[in-house]
Amino acid sequence: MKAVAGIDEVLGELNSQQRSAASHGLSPLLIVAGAGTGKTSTLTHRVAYHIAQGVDPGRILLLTFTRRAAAEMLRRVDSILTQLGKQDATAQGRISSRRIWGGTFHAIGSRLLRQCAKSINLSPEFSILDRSDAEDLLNLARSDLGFAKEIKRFPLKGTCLSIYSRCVNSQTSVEHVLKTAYPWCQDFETQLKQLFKAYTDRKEAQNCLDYDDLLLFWDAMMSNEAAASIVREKFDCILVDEYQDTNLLQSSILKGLSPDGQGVTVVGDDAQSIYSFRAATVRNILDFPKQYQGTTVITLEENYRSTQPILNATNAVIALSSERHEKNLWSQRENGPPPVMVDCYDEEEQSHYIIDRVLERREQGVPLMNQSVLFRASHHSLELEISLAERNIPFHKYGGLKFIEAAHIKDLMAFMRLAENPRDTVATLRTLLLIPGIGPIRARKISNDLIEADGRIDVLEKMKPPKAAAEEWPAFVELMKLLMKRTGKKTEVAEELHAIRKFYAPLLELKHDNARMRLRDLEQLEQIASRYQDRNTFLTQMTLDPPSSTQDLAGDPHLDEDYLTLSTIHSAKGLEWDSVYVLHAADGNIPSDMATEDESQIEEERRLFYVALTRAKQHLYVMFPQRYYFRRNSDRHSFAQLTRFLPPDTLRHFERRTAEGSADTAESIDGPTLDVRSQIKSMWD
DNA sequence: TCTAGCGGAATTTTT
DNA sequence: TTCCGCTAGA
Repeated sequence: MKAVAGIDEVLGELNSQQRSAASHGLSPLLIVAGAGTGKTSTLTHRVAYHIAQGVDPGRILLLTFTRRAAAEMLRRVDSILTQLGKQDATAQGRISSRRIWGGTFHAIGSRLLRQCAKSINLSPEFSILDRSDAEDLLNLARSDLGFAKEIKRFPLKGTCLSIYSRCVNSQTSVEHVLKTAYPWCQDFETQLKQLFKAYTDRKEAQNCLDYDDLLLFWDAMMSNEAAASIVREKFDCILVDEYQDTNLLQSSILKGLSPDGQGVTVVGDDAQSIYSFRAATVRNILDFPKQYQGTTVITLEENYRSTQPILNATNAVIALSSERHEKNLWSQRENGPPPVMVDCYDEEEQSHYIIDRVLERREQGVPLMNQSVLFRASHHSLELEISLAERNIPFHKYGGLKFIEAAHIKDLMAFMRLAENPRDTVATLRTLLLIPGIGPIRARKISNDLIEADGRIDVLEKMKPPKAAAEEWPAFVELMKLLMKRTGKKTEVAEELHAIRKFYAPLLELKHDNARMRLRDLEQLEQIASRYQDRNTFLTQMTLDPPSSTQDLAGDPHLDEDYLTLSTIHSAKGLEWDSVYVLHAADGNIPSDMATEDESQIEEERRLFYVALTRAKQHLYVMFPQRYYFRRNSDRHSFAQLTRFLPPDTLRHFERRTAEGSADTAESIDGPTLDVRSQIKSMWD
């Protein structure tokens, strides 16, 4: 057995700044950590340090941005604790880090709210609405208020929810949000306020919380003295990762958790803030020392991730940011190939070039696991995905449309939600509308009857179904009876899902033509459900921490298999790979043409590009396809323009290559070229 | 009261 | 190209 190390020995693995951060006392601490400076390592050592100092792990709160990040950190805390001899390496011994409260703000919020619900007059069995559920509910309210029939077109449900969400998360008025972010909706201020009020009432009546409510109620709980002291009592140390991407509501929650900042550590990098669309504000991290008296600030500047040539390039990219970031990252790893900017003939050649390099690198001993392809928007990788499939290269895709958001999965979950909470109108309507012969009007009536009867199932039994629904109805009633009768068996959740699937499968085949694939998805969902013993936990988990990649659903058998990572830049935050390929470095994609309206949006896109580039340790490729076709298999195309974030002076830090087979390309892009989108639009002139 | 079909609009990033 | 909302016919 390995000798037990002391805490000093363990901290000895860190450099001096990291060490002083990790072993800092309990006064408020801000760690400003540039990309690749060992932020995660510092944070995990700090957690271990607290435990070594005698802090009870169950009294440590670790707030991260994704569940993936939380799991990774807890795993690393575990291994440090094992070194320290604080626990056995056996599974049973791993109790220390298990007891740490780790997760996203939303997940922790949900957990605390369920525990302390009574104190703020909330029923602890609340259901959680995901984005599309929230949109649906908002839509119900909207049509009941008659706004759908306005003379001028009322904003779409998705837009309404975005406005609502922004008000909540930035803690500002509807008026202000409309003026600054949604000027074209300003005419509807009165109606929107009315709508948000109705939406809020409905959520209350239905015992549902949306994502924003998890934070809002948590924050409200912290301003209620009695409830707040219960929550405060729970924690001695609070650590927040990626603090640059938190919003005002989240910083207010943090303040509530520890008003004087005792035991608080926040980590972040203002150069990597990329979530302003979610009302995140860099001010949180910049103003932290003002918020908390006696804050110690420690800056980490030595980069352990990338080679110096890559850092030179990424430093040059971020140096052009108008809000100057005073960090200059440096590395002791002087040597390495320069980053490469690749001109490609078109998107297809981009895919081929990447696949060739990926395989080449694998031949050199870099497994697919250590390589990744990054892009701005989820659909940017579609072409590549087809090519990868053709060449039998396994990959996992992160970001973009989640599996759990697919219509057939949502359908299945709706049955469970209805059984769990009959007041959940969105779920009830969704379920009822699946049955042929039942339309919106009858569905609403049934839903109302059900609520009036306090969820008793005999309402359904006594009901006389319309002719068209006569065949399905009895089976449906039987199913609901089964779901509402809890047996408390271990396999209950999976069994319930199985029963739903049996009822739903024929309906699915009627509705969709690609039913086969969808049915497979449902089987996978059943697999996942078998890991849960409690239905509400299952529903909550699937809403707050859905499987992040499609392939995650396949479960364990594939874990040891080597695969390539495809990820949106947003989902790649905090991660690193030996080789990184950045797709579509063309203006219109990076920056996205959805985000070029004002200076601050463009700056955020620049930081996004910076985040993408700084994921690379050894090899960095920036891909630039020069032609975009209007239609598949068509010769009509337009020329793209290289991303504005790589002006000639910055480009000096890159080696410029032309992908094979595109002989005449390098020169042809120097002349004036048109933006892709405006060309496509001009087609209709 | 349901549903199919038509025309117009929008189209990112995530908890 | 897909998605949303409305209308008209069953």
